[in-house]
Amino acid sequence: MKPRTRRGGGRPTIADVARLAGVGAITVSRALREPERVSEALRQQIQQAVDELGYVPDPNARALASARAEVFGVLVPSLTNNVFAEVVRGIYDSLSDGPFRVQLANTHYSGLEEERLLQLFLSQRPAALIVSGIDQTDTARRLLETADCPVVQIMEIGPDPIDMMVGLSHLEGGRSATNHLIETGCRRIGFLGARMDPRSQRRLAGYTAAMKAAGLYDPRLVTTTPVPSSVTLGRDLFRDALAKMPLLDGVFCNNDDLALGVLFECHRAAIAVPQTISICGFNDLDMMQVAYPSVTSIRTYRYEIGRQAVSMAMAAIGGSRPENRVVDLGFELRRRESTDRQN
Amino acid sequence: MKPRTRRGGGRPTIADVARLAGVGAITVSRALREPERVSEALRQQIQQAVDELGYVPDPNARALASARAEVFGVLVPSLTNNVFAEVVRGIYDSLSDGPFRVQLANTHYSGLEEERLLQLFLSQRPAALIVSGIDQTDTARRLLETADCPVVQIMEIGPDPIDMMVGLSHLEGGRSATNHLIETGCRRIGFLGARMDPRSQRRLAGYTAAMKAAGLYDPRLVTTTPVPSSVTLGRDLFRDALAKMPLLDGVFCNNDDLALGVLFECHRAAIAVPQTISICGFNDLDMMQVAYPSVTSIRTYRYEIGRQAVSMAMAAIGGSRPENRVVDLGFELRRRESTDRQN
DNA sequence: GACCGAATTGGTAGCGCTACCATCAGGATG
DNA sequence: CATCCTGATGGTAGCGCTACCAATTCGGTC
Repeated sequence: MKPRTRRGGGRPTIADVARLAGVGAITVSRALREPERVSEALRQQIQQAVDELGYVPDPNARALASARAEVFGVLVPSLTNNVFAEVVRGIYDSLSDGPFRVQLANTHYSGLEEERLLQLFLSQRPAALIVSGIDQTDTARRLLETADCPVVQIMEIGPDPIDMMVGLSHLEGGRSATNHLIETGCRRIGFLGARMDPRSQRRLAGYTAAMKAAGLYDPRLVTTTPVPSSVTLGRDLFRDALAKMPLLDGVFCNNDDLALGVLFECHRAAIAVPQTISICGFNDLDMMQVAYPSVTSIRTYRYEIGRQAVSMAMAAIGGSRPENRVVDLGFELRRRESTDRQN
Repeated sequence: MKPRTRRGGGRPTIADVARLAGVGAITVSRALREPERVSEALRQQIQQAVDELGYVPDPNARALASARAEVFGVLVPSLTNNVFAEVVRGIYDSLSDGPFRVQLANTHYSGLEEERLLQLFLSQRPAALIVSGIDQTDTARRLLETADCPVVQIMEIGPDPIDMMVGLSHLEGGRSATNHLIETGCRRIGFLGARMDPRSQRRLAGYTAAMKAAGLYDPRLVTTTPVPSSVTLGRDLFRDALAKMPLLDGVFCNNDDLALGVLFECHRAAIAVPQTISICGFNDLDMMQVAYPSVTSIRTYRYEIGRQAVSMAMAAIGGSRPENRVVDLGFELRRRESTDRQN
């Protein structure tokens, strides 16, 4: 049995290229990875051989030999949540030119799942890790701290980065939204929250802080559920909230899906927006500006978070960790018709 | 310099486990991959050693040695499109228990990009490939035909599968939606289409067929753009369509984002829905049933497509290719208020 | 003109794992 | 009791690539 056909599909290897180009295998390897260290003449010769054979390097062999895979491990809690979808898109777009692949996994908002996946990722010796949030379990944190690759925590910022961070303060976002509602004259402002993951919790904390500061806080104004967010759920939570507090004059929603559900329910129940009830969302999805009435929301920069995370990780891989290990991309209140009451 | 610390982070290897358990390395390998081929006693002994050392197999070494990576390659044209996000979620959910990883990439609706990514994926010798649509370029098709792994084309079904297929007929979906509008009394039914990828094209073809069959077809009723879909774009396309054909009495939208944009614009312009204009979308996102008025749409089974694709690929990996290589998951017209006119 | 450093190229020895074959016991078969 | 199987275990030789260390060349230096 010929050794060459023993395994594999007979795809060309680096040795085939080397033979055809009349050079050593290691020179081919260098020509592909560090072209500047190979003379112009050989480089062309090798490139020609590569093209002729249709050679594509085997990433597995490469990873094994170099003890380092050209992979970015990315952990997000949800794949369908629009917010994370955009972050992920930012990451993919930033990485698609270079040699790096993306290894994406879904933690389903579970710390244990995150630990398991981290273990799995680490076994690949990734070039960098991007994880969501700042509330890793102790075990996960230890794994990340001892991982010998850059780590970027995304979505949120906080005081104690494992390595690097990029995101925004959800507490301040929640506070801003609530203050805006207060300033436009709302007094009985409900909070609607779904899923109640750590970021939702902090938005709620921002709401609570603002309400207390204004002397308007009442726990009965808060309606939350661990159920995943959806437009349907927004409607249902709003109905619950109204049942508890019929005199609500404003609603701050955890996210835009809920806000949209509230808006539709207001239409259905003939509740005037913003005159009777003002609505403020969070994230500022595209649809909010088109909605009727258009919906005030807190703009967040999801796509940019993805890009920034990659760019920071790349810098660290290149040996120059950015001096600012924590990047606050901020947010912006977008005022629209749903809170435009002339009080 | 000790050979052991020369590279790698000193993570335990299969040899370490073998030594601790007092067995051969190959037996450890077998105990992990085919437990039934190892005696009960050794299996426990090995498991104990694995736990004690915290051993995690190196997938790269595994892939190199076995000429087969435990990876599903998945190609989708968009990561933010809700529809693909759900398919991807279905795929991840189906695969998260087993040993397989997912390698996801974004073709950005480009055939060339798809070819490039396919080449990249193939270099990893994946266990299976899942690709979107049935309109691969000739080169891509050849690559897939000669790939020695199962291939599943998803989203659409057609006459000539590369290997396996799971999806629905977008032409029939478009026809159904249009016929429904006709049956409820609409005569001047506009078609609004964004992106106009192959699936959108076929929905348009279904629309065209239905309109012609009813003697209602007029090319001026069709408004399309290559621009990616969004709610905002739905509003804009609708305005264009109305400018061309002020007497429109129904709209079939390429997808639900557009339909939502139309709905909002109708509110803003005080156009009665469904009395003056009926609206039908495509995909039946959650929000359609909550919208006011609720919006008729063609329900598609995205999550199920993802699950089914994995299940078919798994069967093929296991050696038993399903007898039905093409699975039609169909669609369902969900009638709602936006087309509920008593004509 | 011997010597030195930088630039370029190549050989060797693995990376951690598994395919392939060999080995060995223990039972069934004649 | 020799033979043949069957099932469990191990040894050897790579998988395709790169880290590490030569080896070689070539100009420049003293």
